[in-house]
Order: sequence, then structure tokens, then C-alpha cells
Amino acid sequence: MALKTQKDLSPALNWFNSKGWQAFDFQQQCWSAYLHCKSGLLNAPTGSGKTYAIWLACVLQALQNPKKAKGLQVIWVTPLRALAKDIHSAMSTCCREMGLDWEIGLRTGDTSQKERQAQTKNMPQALVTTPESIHVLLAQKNAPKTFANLKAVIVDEWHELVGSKRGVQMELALAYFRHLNPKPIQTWAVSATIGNLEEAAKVLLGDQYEQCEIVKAKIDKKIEVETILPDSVDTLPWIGHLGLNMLPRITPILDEHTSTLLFTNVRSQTEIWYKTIIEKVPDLMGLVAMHHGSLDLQVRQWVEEAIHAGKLKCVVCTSSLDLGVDFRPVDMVIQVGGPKGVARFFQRAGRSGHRPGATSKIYFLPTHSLELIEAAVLKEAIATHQFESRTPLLLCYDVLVQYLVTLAVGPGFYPDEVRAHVQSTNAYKDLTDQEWQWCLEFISTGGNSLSAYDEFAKVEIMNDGLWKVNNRKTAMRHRLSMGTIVGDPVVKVKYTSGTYIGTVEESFIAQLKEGDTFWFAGKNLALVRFKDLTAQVRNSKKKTGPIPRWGGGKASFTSLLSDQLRRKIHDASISKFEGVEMKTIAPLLEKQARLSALPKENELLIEQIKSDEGTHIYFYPFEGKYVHEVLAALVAYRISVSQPISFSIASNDYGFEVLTDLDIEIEDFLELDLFSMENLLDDIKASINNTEMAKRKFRDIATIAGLIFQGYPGKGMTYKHLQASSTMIYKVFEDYDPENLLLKQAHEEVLSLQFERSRLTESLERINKQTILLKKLSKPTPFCFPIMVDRLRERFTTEMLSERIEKMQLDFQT
DNA sequence: GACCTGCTGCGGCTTG
Repeated sequence: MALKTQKDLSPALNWFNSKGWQAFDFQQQCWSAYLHCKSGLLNAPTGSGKTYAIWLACVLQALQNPKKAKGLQVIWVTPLRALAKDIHSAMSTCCREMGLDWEIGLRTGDTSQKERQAQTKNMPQALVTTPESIHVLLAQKNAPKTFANLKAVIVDEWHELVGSKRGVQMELALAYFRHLNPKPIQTWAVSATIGNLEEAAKVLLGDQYEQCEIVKAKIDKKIEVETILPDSVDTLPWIGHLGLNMLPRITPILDEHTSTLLFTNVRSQTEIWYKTIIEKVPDLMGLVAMHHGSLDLQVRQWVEEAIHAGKLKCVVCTSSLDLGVDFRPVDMVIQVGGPKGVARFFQRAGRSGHRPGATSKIYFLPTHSLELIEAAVLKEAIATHQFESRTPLLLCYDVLVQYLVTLAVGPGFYPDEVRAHVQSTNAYKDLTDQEWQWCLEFISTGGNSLSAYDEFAKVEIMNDGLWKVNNRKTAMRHRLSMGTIVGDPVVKVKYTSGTYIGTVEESFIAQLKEGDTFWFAGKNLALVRFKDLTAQVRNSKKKTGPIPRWGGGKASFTSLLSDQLRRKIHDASISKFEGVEMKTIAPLLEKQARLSALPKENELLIEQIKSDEGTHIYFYPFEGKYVHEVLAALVAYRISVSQPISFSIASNDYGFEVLTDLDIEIEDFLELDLFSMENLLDDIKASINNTEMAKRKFRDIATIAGLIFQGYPGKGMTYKHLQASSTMIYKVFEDYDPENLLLKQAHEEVLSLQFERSRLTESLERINKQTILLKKLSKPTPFCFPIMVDRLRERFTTEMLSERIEKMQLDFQT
């Protein structure tokens, strides 16, 4: 029975009061929506108590029924194991204090086998878990029984999942629950920073969207953003991303606060900052630590505990600490370098002052001069509550195939039933008959091209029409490779004693000889031997040596950030400099205007410079690195079709360069309609090395779809091996089964995810409306210099690079 | 004078 009166909420209010907290309107709103059996989305800033709001709703409803509930009632899903652990302990305490006789279970990959078995026998009333673990439960024979009594599912940090295949996996699990149970299951997403709330709610609820309620907290979370300004813009470099020269400005901030998180954008930067801090500020030795995804998990857990316990003053970290410290606020946050997106910046800011009513504070440390504009944009976007949208994924055949095998490994399935609930999701609502048949065929025979190999015919059709995996080895292999996260193979770094330190890339270790030293995890290490994907090391006294670099996804400006950035530059072009950041950078932008120009919003700036390298042409769409990479390839391709010229290309978030060693004039080529929308897709396919990228994407897709077995836990596979088997399958599909949906998906993902097709189209449309502002220059400008250096860096070592830069400066001073 | 570049995330087994 639903509750209706204010009085029914009083246990929750009392509980809040007993904690010394204050319940906000949105919490009461959330409770009454929940108590009226609604589903929906709860949107409130970090640290506002939204977690408790929704949890208390579950508890209040449970309290209505004095008998102890049988079986699993509530599932709480989080994207992180660490978060699951935190929430589990908070929920247990809450239940005890409210007098609810419920068992709260925790199930992630960390859960012991014993505990798992106990759960299978006797499910707790509430389970805190991850999307992957839910699917593991779905792969058990008794899955229908396990979830038969389910009343509610809460998906925490939904914005982290929407927009990824993990989100699609969650959609499928929710659809399964909904169709298993005739009674409606209350489904709530909890989310802080997301631009497309409504769409996110739609994705959560699929075809049950009509019952949706969006509860939006009207709390104005106070966030103070302060840019650490240089004394003058001249002291900030034009290029670079480390920001180490600003360290003297950081130390006073560390002194003034008990605990600070210092966010950097990349792992090697974290290592470098950590090293520099303890070298330059020896007082902080032992009070600073570092945290990133390639460090040993235990070390990371220790660091999280230590900052919470006040043993550390500062942790230098990457996004690895974006989440996961939900119940552990720090005093101060510093962001080094541009975060490339508003939501990410906001999220990090929220790590400080993480309490209802408290003000969060974040310092932004620009590492090169143009980042001052980014600083101004971030400040404004946060003040006006603008956040990026998370685009939900559609028709991921790989995830669907995995899901079907999961069900076949577990209870087995009848295709018609499953098709109905699969199509009730947002991701697969447009799945065609043909595509569905293809998926069924694929899991039962291996499809057109793989039917000769038994191992791909995973699912058997029983006499009664049930689709089932009977082969034990197939079932085990499937359980071993569930989930949608495909990691790159890595090299483990261990002491000779066996103590684990962390992971680096194969290519980094490959360049070292035995005895060579390097700096990693805050230690000087020497390589002893490298065998079986493990680097054995010992401590070294030598202080020199390289710092590992990890390859990974390159962040690009989000479109929200790019839009605002173009506006700021437009403002600058009419000498409008608002805010301290813009005032500080004004002299540099004026220099840009003097040397070349500042484009208005309806203009596209193109700069042409001749050097002894040849003709450099720079375009500035200000659209983020990803889009620029494609545009650069497109422009180079379209010119080269008209006459045989070869180009080298480079790009950053602001613009891109095409360079040829020939002496050309750009206006000869502008008539070619370089940015035309005609034949766009074909030209892009021809210009970028589409197949190479698609092959890499295909590796992930093939792994998710269960075509490539990643090996047994702990054993691992070398990169070469993995790539080899996926290349083989790719080739088989290409030759014998070109209509293969997984192949199609790989090409599609390259275009839509890597190259942001929709953004590309938008920016081309804009460019076509813009007037071209062509400048022929003899000296590099603040805009083009960083791109120029970026291109060189790819070809030269550091020493050679500094010589080149010196030479370049001499060249241009003439 | 300017330069060290690009994140995160989960899950599973064997068998003495």
C-alpha cells in the first residue's frame, strides 16, 4: 500500500534530524513520488543527501509491512566496486537505526565465494551491486527465482553509465526484471551532473516511460571557482600541459587546508607532479600520495583511507578519484590543466564540501595561456548550470549477443519472450526482424562464416524450443568474459620478491634494457628481468630514468565547451574582455589580433605560413581535437585528389594544420569547396584510415560478443596475440560475410564515437556559412604555435625537439 | 621563452 500523508514521512525526517542534517524539499518530493509507486530520476547536486533520500524511501515502504520480507526486494546498482562498498555500509547502518529487520548484501567481483554461495541459497532483502554482477546472477540457472520478488531498483550515478555499453547492459537487466515480474518495479536513477535529464530517464525506463517522475532539487549548490592567475600572461607558456612552474602558487593552498585533491589529466602527469612536489617541498614528504588507475589497488585503497583519516595533506590523482569518495569529503580541490568538459570539472569540484549546504571550492590551474579562456568558460558554465549531455548508445549488437548467451547459460530462453523485452529498451527499440534473426543465428551456429567451427555454435535449441547452453566449457568461458569493458593488455610491475606495484604498457618496458632505471609509483626502480608479461624490478639509488606514459583515449573539448570558447573569442575580437581570466589573457589575444586576427562567430580563420619545412596552413574551427583530426584528414584528402600533394597533419582542441613541403597558396584550393557536405561520408572513409581504426574497434566488439577469449584470470594474453586473433576474424568476416552486423557496428562506432559524426556535420554546416578570414603570415601566432610544436613532437625525441624549436624561432625572427 | 600528453570502469576459474 502506498503512503499518502505527510505523517508517513516522519520516520525519515526524524532520522535526518537525529543526524543533525536537514531534509530538503526535494527529498520529501522524492519520498512521496516513491511512496506513490512511481519510477523516475532523482537529480540533485553532489553532497545533497540524495542517496539517503531514495534509500529512506525504500525503507519507509518496507516499514509499512511489519512482516519480514522474503527474498530480494531492492537492488542498488553503482558503477564502482568501491562505491558499492561504501553504500553498503551506510545502508546497513541506516537500516539498523531505523529498526528495519533487513539483511543488506554486497555483491561485486570482490565478494568471496563463500559469501556468494550463501547469497545464492538465501538472498538478502537488499543487494548493493554493479551492472556486471547483475548479469553474472542472470547467468545462473535460478535467476528467475532470484529476482522474483524484486520491488525496486535504484541505479546510482546513472550519468556514468548512460552513454556507455555498461548503460546498455543495465537497460537489458532492467527490461529482464520488468518482464519477469507482473507487478511494476520501481526504478529510480540517481544523478548529479547531466545535461539531458529527460533522455536519461527515458533510457532507464524504456517503454515504461509514462510513469516517470523527474525530481529535480532546487538546491543551488554553491561552487566557488578560482583561477590561479599568473602575474602576467607572459609568464604562462604558449604550449605545454604540465603546469609545474606554477608549483610555488600551489604550496600555500596546500598549507592552508587539511586535505587537498590535486587532479591532473593523465597518469604520467600525476607521477611527475608527485615527484616534483616531494623534491621541491621536502616538508611534504610522507604527507603527499598519488592515485591513478595503473597503481596497485591496495595502494589506492590505502591512499583513500589515509586522506580520509587525515594522514595525508594532498593526493595527486587522475579521474580515478572523480567518484568513490562519496562519504569522504576533502577540504580543497585543485584542477591542473583544462578538464575539457564542464561536467567533469563540476564533478571534481564536488569532491570538496561534500555535505548538504556546504560550499565546494576548486582552484583551476592553467598550464598554458589559452587555457585562461577555458577557465573563463568553465566558470560561466558552472554559474549558469550548463552541463554536457550523455548520448545513449543504440543497437549495440555485441552487448545483445552477450546478453542472449548469458540467458542461455543461465535459465535458458524462448526467443519470442526475450525479443519482447529486449525491444522494450531504448537501445534496441528499433531492432529489425532481420537483425534479431542474425543475432540468434550467430549464437547458435556462429553465423555465415564461422559455422564450420563448433566453438562458435554456443547455444542449442532444445525440443521444447528453449535456447540453452549445455556445454560446460562454453558456459565457463562465457562467465569468464562477461561485461563490456575491454582493457588493453598490460605489463605487471613487481618486485623480485613478488610484491605487486602496478602496471605499465608493454611498449614502455620493451624500450628498457635489463638494469635500466625508471620512475614509477613514486619510486626509482631498476628492471631486473622481463618475462611472461611481468617486469621484475628492484629499488634503485639512481635518480634518473624515464617516467612511463600510458596511451589511452584522448580527451577532446566537449561541444558545450567549444561553443562557449568560440563565443569568448568572438567577444575578444570586439575588445570585450569580461572577467579576470579574459582580462589577464587580453594582451596575448591582442597580439594574436595584431599578428593575424581573432575570428568572429561568423568567420573561419585560416593562417598560412611559409618556413623551410614548406607551406603550413592552419584552420581554426575551435571544435575540439576529435573533430579537427577528421577535418584535417578531409581537407588534406580533398586537396590531394585534385593534384598529387602529400600532407602531414596535426591538430589540437583549437584548430588543425596541414603542411606540405611544396610552395603552394591556399586560395588556389579554397575554391575546391574543401568543406562541402557532398560525398562527405565517402571522402571521410577514404581520407582517414578507417579500416585500421575499425579493426581496433572490432577487437573490442569481438571480445564483448564472445568471439575472442581473453584467457584465464591472471594469465592474460599478449597484445600481439589478441590483435592477431581479432584480425583473423575480421578478415574472415570481411571476405565471407561482409554483411556481418558486428563488422557494421565496428565501422559505425568509429564514425560516431571516435569522430563524433553528428558534431562533425554540425561544424561543417557552420563552417560553410562562415566567411573565410585568410591571413598570410611570416611569424607564428599564439594560436598556431602549439599545433606546430605538437606535430614535431610526434616525429622527434625531446632533445631534438628543443633544437627544432630554437631553430624555428630563429627562422621566424627574420 | 615557450617542449616530457591524454581517464576511468568490471567480471570470471582452476584445484590440490
